[in-house]
Amino acid sequence: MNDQVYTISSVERDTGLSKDVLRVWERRYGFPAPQRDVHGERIYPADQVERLRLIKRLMDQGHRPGKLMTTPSEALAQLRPRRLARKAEVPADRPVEELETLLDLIRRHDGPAYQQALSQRLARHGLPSFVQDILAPLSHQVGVAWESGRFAVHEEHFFTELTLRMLRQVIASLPPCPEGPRILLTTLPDEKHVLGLLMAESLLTLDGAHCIALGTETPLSDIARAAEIHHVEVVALSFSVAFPARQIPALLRQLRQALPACVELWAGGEGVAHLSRPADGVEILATLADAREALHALVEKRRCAPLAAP
Amino acid sequence: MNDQVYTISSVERDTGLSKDVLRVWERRYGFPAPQRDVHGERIYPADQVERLRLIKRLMDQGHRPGKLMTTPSEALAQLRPRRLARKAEVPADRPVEELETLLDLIRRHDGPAYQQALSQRLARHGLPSFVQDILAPLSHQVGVAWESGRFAVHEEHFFTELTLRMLRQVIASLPPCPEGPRILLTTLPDEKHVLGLLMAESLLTLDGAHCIALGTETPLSDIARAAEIHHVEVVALSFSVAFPARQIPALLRQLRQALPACVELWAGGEGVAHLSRPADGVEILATLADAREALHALVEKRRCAPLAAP
DNA sequence: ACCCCTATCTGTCCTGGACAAAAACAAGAT
DNA sequence: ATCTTGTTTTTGTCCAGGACAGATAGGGGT
Repeated sequence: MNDQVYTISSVERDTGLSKDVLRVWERRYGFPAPQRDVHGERIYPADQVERLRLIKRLMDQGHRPGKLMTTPSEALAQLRPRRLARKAEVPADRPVEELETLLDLIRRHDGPAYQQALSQRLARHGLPSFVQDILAPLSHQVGVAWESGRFAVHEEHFFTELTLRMLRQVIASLPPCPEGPRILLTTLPDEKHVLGLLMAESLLTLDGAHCIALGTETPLSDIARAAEIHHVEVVALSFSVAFPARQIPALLRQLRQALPACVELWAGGEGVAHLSRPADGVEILATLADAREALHALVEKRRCAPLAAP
Repeated sequence: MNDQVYTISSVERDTGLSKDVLRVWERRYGFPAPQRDVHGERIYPADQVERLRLIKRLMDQGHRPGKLMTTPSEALAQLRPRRLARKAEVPADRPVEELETLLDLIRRHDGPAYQQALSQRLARHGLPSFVQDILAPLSHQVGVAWESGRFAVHEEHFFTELTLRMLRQVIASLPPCPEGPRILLTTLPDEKHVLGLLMAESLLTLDGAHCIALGTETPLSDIARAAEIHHVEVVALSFSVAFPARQIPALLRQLRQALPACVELWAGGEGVAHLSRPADGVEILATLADAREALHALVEKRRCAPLAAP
């Protein structure tokens, strides 16, 4: 049935490996080894694409391509994540049990039950604890499950979509704070994950901020323009673990430069939590609690120096 | 202030023009004409990137690159859209007036007022008319405004985010139909626009379907797997005008092949409305009304032949 | 007006070379 | 043991310039 074949551009799309990488791997390691069509163009059979996907996943977990290429497929499936030791894994005293219940509902693809379970927990814990102690670790767990191949892409999408809806619902029901500090929330291009941003938005709104959400993947220059037009005091970005960490410092520096000095720049999410060198003029918020704290500090500061001359 | 410079990969990201295209244009037309860094790599100054953005926009409107390259920048700004004549431009009897009001609120970046205006119109017209006669033409207009450069990216994001939230709100408030036909909704990779899909979801849910939403950019193979797991009867995709039309037939054929024959495949959105050759086994739904009709046809068919053996 | 044919235009793919940033490794110091 | 520092290997990205197929425009005939 599945003798589907792929062109190099569809492989690029499906695996996230650039054409350059696909060609240079072929040259260096002898894999992938696509056939050629009448025109000499590469034709990748489905099983090689599958193997490439697997290799990509393992690389994201810290493995090196050179080793992976020479490893037989059966052995690849056995490999475990090989991360740089995370020092501050969440203590996870209470959650584990509770998280499993929720994860199970996702695994069973039972949307309605999952949504109901979320509402129940929201009512029980209250918003701050619900977001910080349930949703945040939950989405972390989903990330872990996805990394280790226990979750497929569509299951992650399913989870994201349902969670997102319930969060949006919650945010809409919060009283608006037109007078609070104005915060612009978005992500940079190539960062599609919006869940972290929405969690932050719900907490910040609850704590009295006036949030302006632009969704995901706003170009740098547009963030700067929007910050000006909306008269925000803060631009808050979110980076997931999946975002290429190397690029973050340069991007933040670039944005910082494009932004008026009076506008604060906050960067949060798992992607920045373990960042080595801190950037000048950028607030790194490793956790949601840090974000709330930053907001309180801002409010405090504003109270002391109410109005700067324009 | 803005003597920012760009590498070829950041230009690719910011303009959507591939590295190959940027290099071949330089070779053929002499533009862009980037400087080189110490290592011989291309360095694009900000003004050239700006011009590239403009050229890209004009190309999307039907202009040809060869002409554009030799046109001075001042003349470029004057060019009007040069589309293949759209036959069926929306009649636009009532809306124009009403749409302008909404567009104006976006232009003024007044989120709260815009949301309120939407709610008001929803209450007045009822959901079906609200979505089909207000939201659909409105988002079309936003697309037009964006094409002609009257809307910036961040304004489009702002509009999308607000509209999306209100639609999600509406959908959540509809009674679920666990017994209705199960429909999987998503978009293909590279299609980030989700608004059309959400409009469809709201109408289909209202008409008794049980919708399973996966958000945007689900890989083909995951759509197939998800369709199976969720036992859906229909997979519905949405294509915006921005989606590269050439690829659509091949993609639909590929997905059709990966899907069980008993699962229907629907494709809707402005991107497929003007598609030339119809694909085998794929339902092309040019408008939201067509989508509703397709659902009714499905329900009818199901009533006649209630249960196929599994 | 329409259709068909030809010439031009244009994006994508190819090869094979080069190099710097990152990672791994090795050696020595605290 | 743990932390610096220097060296080697690995690996992604960039470059040049050639080739070609599919799209588009232009022209001529019906």
